Amino acid sequence: MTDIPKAYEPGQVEQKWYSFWMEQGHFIPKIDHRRKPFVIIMPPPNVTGELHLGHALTATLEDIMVRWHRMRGEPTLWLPGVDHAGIATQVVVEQKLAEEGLDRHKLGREKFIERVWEWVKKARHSITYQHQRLGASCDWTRERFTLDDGPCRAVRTAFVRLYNKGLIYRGERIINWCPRCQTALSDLEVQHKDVTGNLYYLRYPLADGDGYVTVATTRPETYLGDTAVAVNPEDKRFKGLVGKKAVLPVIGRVIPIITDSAVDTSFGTGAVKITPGHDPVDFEISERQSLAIVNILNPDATMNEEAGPYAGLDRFACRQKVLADFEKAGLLEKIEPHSHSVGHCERCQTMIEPEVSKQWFVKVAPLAEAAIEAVTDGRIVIIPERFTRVYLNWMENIRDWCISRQLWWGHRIPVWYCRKCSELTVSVDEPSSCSHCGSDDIIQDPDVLDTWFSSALWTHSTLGWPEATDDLAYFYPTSVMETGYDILFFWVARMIMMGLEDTGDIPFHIVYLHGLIRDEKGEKMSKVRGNVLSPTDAIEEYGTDALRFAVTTGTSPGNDINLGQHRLEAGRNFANKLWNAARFVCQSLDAEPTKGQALTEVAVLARLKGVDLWQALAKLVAAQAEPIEDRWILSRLNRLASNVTELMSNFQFGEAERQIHDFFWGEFCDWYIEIAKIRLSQPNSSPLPVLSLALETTLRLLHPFMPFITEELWQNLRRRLPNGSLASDSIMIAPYPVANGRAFDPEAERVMESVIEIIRSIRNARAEHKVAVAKWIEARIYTDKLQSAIASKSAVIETLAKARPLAVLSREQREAKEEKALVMVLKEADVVLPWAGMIDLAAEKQRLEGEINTVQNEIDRLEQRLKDAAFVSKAPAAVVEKERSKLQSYKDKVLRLEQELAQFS
RNA sequence: GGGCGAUUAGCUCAGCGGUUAGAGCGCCUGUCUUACACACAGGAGGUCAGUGGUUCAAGUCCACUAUCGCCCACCA
Repeated sequence: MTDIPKAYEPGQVEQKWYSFWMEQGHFIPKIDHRRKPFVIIMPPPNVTGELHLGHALTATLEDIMVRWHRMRGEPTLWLPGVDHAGIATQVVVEQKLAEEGLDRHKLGREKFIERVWEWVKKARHSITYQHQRLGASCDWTRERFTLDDGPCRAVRTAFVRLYNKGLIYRGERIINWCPRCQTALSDLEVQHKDVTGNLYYLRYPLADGDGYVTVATTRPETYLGDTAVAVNPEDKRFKGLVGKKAVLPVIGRVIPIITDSAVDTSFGTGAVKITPGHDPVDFEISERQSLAIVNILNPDATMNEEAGPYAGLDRFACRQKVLADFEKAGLLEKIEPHSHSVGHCERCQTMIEPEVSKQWFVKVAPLAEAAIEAVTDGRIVIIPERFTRVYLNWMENIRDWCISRQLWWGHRIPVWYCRKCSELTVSVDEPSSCSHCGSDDIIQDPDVLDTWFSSALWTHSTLGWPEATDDLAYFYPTSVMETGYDILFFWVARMIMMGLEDTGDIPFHIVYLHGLIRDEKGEKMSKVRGNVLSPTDAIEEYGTDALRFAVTTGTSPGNDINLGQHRLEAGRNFANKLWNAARFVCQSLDAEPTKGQALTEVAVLARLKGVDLWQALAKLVAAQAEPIEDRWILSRLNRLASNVTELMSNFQFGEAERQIHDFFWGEFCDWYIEIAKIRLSQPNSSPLPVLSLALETTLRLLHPFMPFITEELWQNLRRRLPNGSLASDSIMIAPYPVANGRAFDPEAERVMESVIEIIRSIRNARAEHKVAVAKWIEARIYTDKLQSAIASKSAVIETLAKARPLAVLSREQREAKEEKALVMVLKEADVVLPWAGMIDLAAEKQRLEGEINTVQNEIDRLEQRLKDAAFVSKAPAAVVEKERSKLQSYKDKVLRLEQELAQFS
């Protein structure tokens, strides 16, 4: 009868439709200058390897937005890309080399770069493949890599422009040095961790041979770089010492004892050793006081020749040796345990050395000003809002950005040094000679740029900047920047600065920040913990749509997501539910002898009038009094479409998805389909048009979230509908459902709610009293207001509650002294089950009393409220009216309950 | 040292000032009812962390407290 399998098998379906979409070119926007485009530039994943769940979340959220806007008819661009990820990639390839017993120095720069490119080629392929598995509807024809020619030119152009404006400079400053990576790092790339160490009290003998000064330090080995001892000018304890000299033990350097107000009198002894070469605070003091700077370390953090007898020792070995020597000389006063935070390299976890070094910096403060303004004046909105303050806080306290890296993998700094006149040539294109003296003896700066420098240009470099391309003119500024809150500073903040600087316009209107994905216990996923879940594995086991459902349903912006297999199972189960509901509708369409006849009629009508098929059908249904469940489900569907549009517009995707899920499962499947089954066996009044309509509309509502299964089911349905019923050849370009205010049908909702309540009450009573599932029981329903409406649904109640004969009567028809029966008093009706013999009278009495009690409490509460003049006058009239009618219905209910209770006395 | 977030059912979380607070999973009872056992029907389970305030109305807004988590910071 049907070729549709019983369970959804995602694997077969996904590949088919992704290829179809690609072939049809549906991912590529058509530039239309009359329409405003919707644009997202994808945060480029690092080429370091496989995608993780964070990427899956990014791709899903962006795909949801992009598909939604595309279905709304906006020219939609989602531009994908990959980041060369300078240091991260270099570290990964170095590890590979280490496995072969090689290192980059053995290979040399050229060969090493070749090896990285080999890696990049493989990794890019895998990243693209994984995005496609995720269903990402991005425009692959516009894909970019940060080292492509275009972005490279953008990087050099931006650099030269900033340099010419004096916003990029080269200088000797204290920076973070990673001894393992052997490069400078920006402040952001340093992770601070609390370390329990010691505070060592060291005695420096005074030069005049009279006593000593004691300083406290966590890093005794740095005494080799000391060039002063400082005390607070207000500190009376050291009055006699200021101006004297101290002698550094072993190496014998004589250093002055000075005053500086930065010294905290309450810490340690109040006297501080000043090591300008290896401490940021000390460096600042040295600038104020014009102190000498001594660098005591080699790039690999062994001691250099400045360390005298300690030269060649590793920094930690040196510390032990220094301590032993001080101890021996009686100069180690005491050791106290001390906890403080120490910087570590983000990539390799090696302890960072603060070090004075000649590097390139961006002077950020002038750029930050414009970036602050763009957010405070509302041109850029950050979601969730609370990150606005985090952003502003960071921007307001921003420090210059060290952008040079002593790495090989990345954008080479576009600066050439002249060996003849020592001047710099800063140029976008490779110069052949020095721009100052014309000598051709020039050499390019060996360093590369921080990988985030090219990322900062990503929104405009991908669209063609610095060229004035059509793409740049049409798609920039982009609509939404969607990414994790963990790279707000690294990336988002810098894009805003550089976007404004380079183009004079904001790079995007909205920043949407998502949370981090953790495991089911809320712990960070990491290889060390072994709790990493790969998106590809999840897709293999549960399907892409299930994964997408799992990472987005019931989540909210900026909040972390705990993802375990239970969420994935829920997604898979929902997909299977969709599958089977659609299977049912398709089977019914196939089985109906007058296949799709009703639909055809409507379709013809619709075409004649030039309106949408579903609109015509909905109108037709609304005009009919019966069957009321058709009006009901269409009313509910409209309400859903209205809510979803509102939620999507407010970036509440998780909630939108949840509502679609609840409608589909809890109303369409649980009630509408079950009722439709009854009508299918009857000759007239086919439910097929409305079944098809409701299913098709829900599939479109859901498509942005679960693209594969919705396309598959939509196509299955489409094949069974009259030609031309659906305007497009793919759900992904079908129009997104728009709510029609006229389809709201409060009357139909009220009747169906009552019918459902009646059925539930009977099922409940059956279960409570352990009536066998197969047994038919007798039931009577007494109602005044809805008698005819409910009577018209008696077949539905009979079948779904297994109650026959069923009588639907007015309350007047109820005999005063009915036999003892089980009575359920509902909102609009009383349901009577005449089971005299099997009822525990005492228990029934108690149940009724309990119910009266509950309702009476509500009545008291409402009466209290309505008596309150403030409430009646200040609350909106609709709210007051709602409370009044609620009170009335409770009063009515309690009256009926009391009548029932009277039977027992 | 500064800042942010979380605290709602056994677990994981929605709920964005207006019904008697919801979902998934788990649990209990029953059912292989011709779309689906990845399911169906029924059920149990919550002083919305605490205190105070604003409001006609507070899980929702404000303040403080507690616990947990995160971010930032030049804690020698």
